Amino acid sequence: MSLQDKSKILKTIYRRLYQAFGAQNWWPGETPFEVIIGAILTQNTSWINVEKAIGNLKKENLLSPRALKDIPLEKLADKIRHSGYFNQKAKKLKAFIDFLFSNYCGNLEKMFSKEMHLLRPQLLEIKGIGNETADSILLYAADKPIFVIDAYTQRILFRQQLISEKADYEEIQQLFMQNLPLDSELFNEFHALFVRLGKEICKKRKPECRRCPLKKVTSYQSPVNNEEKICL
DNA sequence: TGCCAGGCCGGGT
DNA sequence: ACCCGGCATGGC
Repeated sequence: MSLQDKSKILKTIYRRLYQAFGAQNWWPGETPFEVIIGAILTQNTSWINVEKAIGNLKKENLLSPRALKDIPLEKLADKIRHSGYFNQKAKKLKAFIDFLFSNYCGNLEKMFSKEMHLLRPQLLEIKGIGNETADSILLYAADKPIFVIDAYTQRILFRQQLISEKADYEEIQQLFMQNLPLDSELFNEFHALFVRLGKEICKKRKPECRRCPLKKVTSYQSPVNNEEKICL
């Protein structure tokens, strides 16, 4: 499959998803700081639970770098109980806050002014921040043009036979970033649409769905065999 | 009831 | 370089 083909397929997928679901208006958070907190709290956790945890923090005016720096770990863990893994996540939030203060004086704007390819490895050094969380922060909080890969995206691409089952994060990310314009608005919407599709119908145990908007992505030949693309 | 959710880490091969 | 258990709440 040529580069041209990949680019075309990705754009077709995007168009189909957008036509099916429309703009998703991500990230569901009011401020960049809230986006970052949400990105950490939503790790392997449904968003509805994260909303409750963030609601707690907001209610007690804890949604600021300063406030999270000052609150004791145990108290913080209790506030975010609803998001699951609360002991771990409290440590993760603290780790990020410590990083923010020791490197950027607790100032998000200062952190965001750092070039994407330099900031990313810094974020990855923080215990509790991996590829997806780092990229979510870069894209949805800092508005940098980087593509976020999550379990839904991987599952959908695999079922479309665009990647192998064990393609790693970097490889999947490159598929998007080498075949699409580096546009943060496009990446923002695209990833949100993958999540939307995943939530709607791409359940692990229901690969046979019949109303998937990607069902018609058949305008190319599979690199593996000549079968037409299957739905999810 | 069991399985899943917008992962990540650390220890074991 | 992989592979796996642990982390924890809430919804279907």
